[in-house]
Amino acid sequence: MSITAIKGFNDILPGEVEKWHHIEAAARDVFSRFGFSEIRVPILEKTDLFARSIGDTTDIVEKEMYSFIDKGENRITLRPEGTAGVMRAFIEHKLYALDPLSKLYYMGPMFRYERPQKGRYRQFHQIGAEVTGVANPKIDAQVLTMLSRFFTELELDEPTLEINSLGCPECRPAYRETLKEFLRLKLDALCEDCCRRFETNPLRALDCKVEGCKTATAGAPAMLEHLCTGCDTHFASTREYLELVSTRYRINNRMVRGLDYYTRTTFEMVTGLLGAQSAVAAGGRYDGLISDLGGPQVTGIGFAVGVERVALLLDAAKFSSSPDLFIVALGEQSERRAFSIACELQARGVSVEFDYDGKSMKSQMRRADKLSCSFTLIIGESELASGKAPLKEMATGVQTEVTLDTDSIANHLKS
RNA sequence: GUGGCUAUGGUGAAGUGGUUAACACUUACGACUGUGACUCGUACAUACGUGGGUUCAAAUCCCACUAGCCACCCCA
Repeated sequence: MSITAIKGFNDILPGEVEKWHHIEAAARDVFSRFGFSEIRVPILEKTDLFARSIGDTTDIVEKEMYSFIDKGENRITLRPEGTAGVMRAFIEHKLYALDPLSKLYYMGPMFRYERPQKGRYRQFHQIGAEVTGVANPKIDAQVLTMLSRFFTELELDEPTLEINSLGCPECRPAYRETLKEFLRLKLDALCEDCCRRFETNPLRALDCKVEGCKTATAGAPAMLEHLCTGCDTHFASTREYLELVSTRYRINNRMVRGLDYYTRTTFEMVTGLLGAQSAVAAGGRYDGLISDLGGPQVTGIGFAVGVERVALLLDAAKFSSSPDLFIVALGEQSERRAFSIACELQARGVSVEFDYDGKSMKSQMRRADKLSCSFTLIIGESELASGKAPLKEMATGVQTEVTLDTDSIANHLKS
């Protein structure tokens, strides 16, 4: 067996990439309409950045990071998500000094050492967007609307938006205790994992898929009912703005987050079409993150879209493109002529194919058909002599005589 | 890290102990010597993931390993 790719690392082959181009183009198009600029940050960062931002005790940091020591004995990590790096850059370059309000987006590979399964890979790709410096819930609603817009531009109506509020350092600790009080009485009904997480992350029990846990937590107190006044009005206002522009959403008061930095608004775009992986995009507000990382006291909100997961929802067949013209050439002189005509047409924006190996006319026609070329131009001895050649429209079989110069060929292709 | 399933050519796949590994697609060439798509013909696995074992005989049974997939955990 020859060398294969690393487990969980995939090649994106021709036929599949077109889908990716489409997704990326839709993101660029939509995000820029909402005033976002692209930012490109490194794939490797110091390990501490992720440990501090994502949270020391999260699964990502505890067991999923690709971390190693480089030759200078620096502890570095292949980024498991995008927000930390973007915020590091925001702080490092003091972008806030220029304008505390920034709207940034990024796209690229992320790495997590997990067992691969459907819609989950060790190298995967995210398209993300981050806003800093706006505390007003208008931005929550706008970011959510932009995310919804992105999916509708892709003609995907399946993923639905779910939102929740996780409160803030003011109200979450109290709620956490209230919830623990409730769960304490149900401990024997909860699954092993939930019991284990009782101290570290009791909120997770609300999102557990085990039947016993679902029934046991059915009447559990909800975060939404324990928000402080500030968080409560923030959430209400977010909803109001969403409704103002008819952005469809559903409240899911059991949604929790795997990263520590989230506060207040959190959300996911969920689908039932991807097996165990229901989230195709997720995000939330992170009001404390930037200052935690040594930056100024500015708020943030953002999301990340799982590109593989979106790609899984899209039909690959729809995005292939085919050449405008195939030039069939018979004989050496014709081949030379075909070569230069092709080159000239390519220079003016026409996509042209021709045969490289002096194959038979039948072979060349077959190839033209296989590549779904719109037109075929046939050049042989007599065409060279007369300066005119048949141009065949493949779909209809209709053939017209054209003069053998790029202008007239190009003109005929347009019609 | 744990569990389940699977492993035959470029692809999808038949074949569950016995001489030539079915079929379809793809690819190449040809029938139509200068016109594709339809049709027809021809060609294409030093042999069945790897290593061992059982047997007179294994792609077919057993064991181990590896890989892939799906699921748990967690997440995009």
